[in-house]
Amino acid sequence: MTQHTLKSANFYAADYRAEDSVGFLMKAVMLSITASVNRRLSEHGLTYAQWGPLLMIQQRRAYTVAELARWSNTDAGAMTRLLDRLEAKGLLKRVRSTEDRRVVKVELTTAGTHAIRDVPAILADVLNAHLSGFSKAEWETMKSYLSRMLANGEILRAQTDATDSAQ
Amino acid sequence: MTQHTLKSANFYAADYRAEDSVGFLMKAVMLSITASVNRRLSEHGLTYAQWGPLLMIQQRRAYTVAELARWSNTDAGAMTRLLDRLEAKGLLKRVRSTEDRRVVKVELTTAGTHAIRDVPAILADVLNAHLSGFSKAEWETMKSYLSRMLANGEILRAQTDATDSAQ
DNA sequence: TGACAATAGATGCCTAGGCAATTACTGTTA
DNA sequence: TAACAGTAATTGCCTAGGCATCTATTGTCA
Repeated sequence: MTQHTLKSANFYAADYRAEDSVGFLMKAVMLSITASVNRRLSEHGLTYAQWGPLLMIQQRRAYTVAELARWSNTDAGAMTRLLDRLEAKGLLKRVRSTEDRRVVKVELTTAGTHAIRDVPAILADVLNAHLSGFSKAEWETMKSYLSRMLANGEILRAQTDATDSAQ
Repeated sequence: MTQHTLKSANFYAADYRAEDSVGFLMKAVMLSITASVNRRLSEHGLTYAQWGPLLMIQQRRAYTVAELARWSNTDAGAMTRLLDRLEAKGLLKRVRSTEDRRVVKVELTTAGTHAIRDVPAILADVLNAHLSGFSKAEWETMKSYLSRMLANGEILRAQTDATDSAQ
């Protein structure tokens, strides 16, 4: 079998200070971004977790609970309940599919279309503000670093899965 | 009054694809890190949210609910309940301070000391794995980018606060 | 066709965070 | 010292995610 295996970096040992790590910094940056976005979305009656599904539906890029859950990196159970809340607010409605009666298609209501309208601009604003002073090259470098970390994470989890199932 | 105001970057506009943004990538990386850490911590009966407070207490760098909440970037209410769960598992105990009877001092039990023992090594492992292939210079660059984004976020929230209270 | 595996969605039980009270205590000031 | 503002911790009510389980439905294959 072909098994990608990367040699880990050696930047951290058991005596490092957690608050100096990339993980700690990254969590703080994400908290800053979500806090800023949440504050501006609350005027529109939305939360950080809710903009993704609404936007995907509006852009006609996802229709079902499973697709929305996959895009949001969460599971179907959490997505079901998130859609419950959006439906209770009258922003969307569920329609049982006729071709496959297991799947539920989700559609925006007029209120939902209205609620999502300004969201992309808000997200762009907050991201741009957090990137003040960055050159285009630095921004690209940042994204490449994050992509590499993401790929490393997938390899790590694949290895862990293999180890778990081997015993 | 002196008010830091930075010109925002111009990388994102209302028509960008969310999944190509630094925010989306960063959230995915954080999910990868927390998922890996959680998986390994679960063998020790701990969760990602719980290692921080336990470690701070063990290293004698925080003693009270307020201090632990500040370090964890959360509020005292959430921390109270998190400590409830740790206390229920027998990993720590609360002692009402005698100097100031408002404050509660938190101490590890023997079980708590044992539970936290391997955690720093696990965190270091997971971070190092996610940084496979990074040079020391790239790692330093990454941390400097994150620090700059964090500083930008603080300026942004300071500005928003000022605007909010001005109307 | 009838059994069976796979899939979509929903639900229950858990941890967890944000925000707004509320309670207990402390320090300050009239 | 009595009133008052500020602080520490807790609690209630909300959103939210992870995991296991359940139900309904579909496609497959003996």
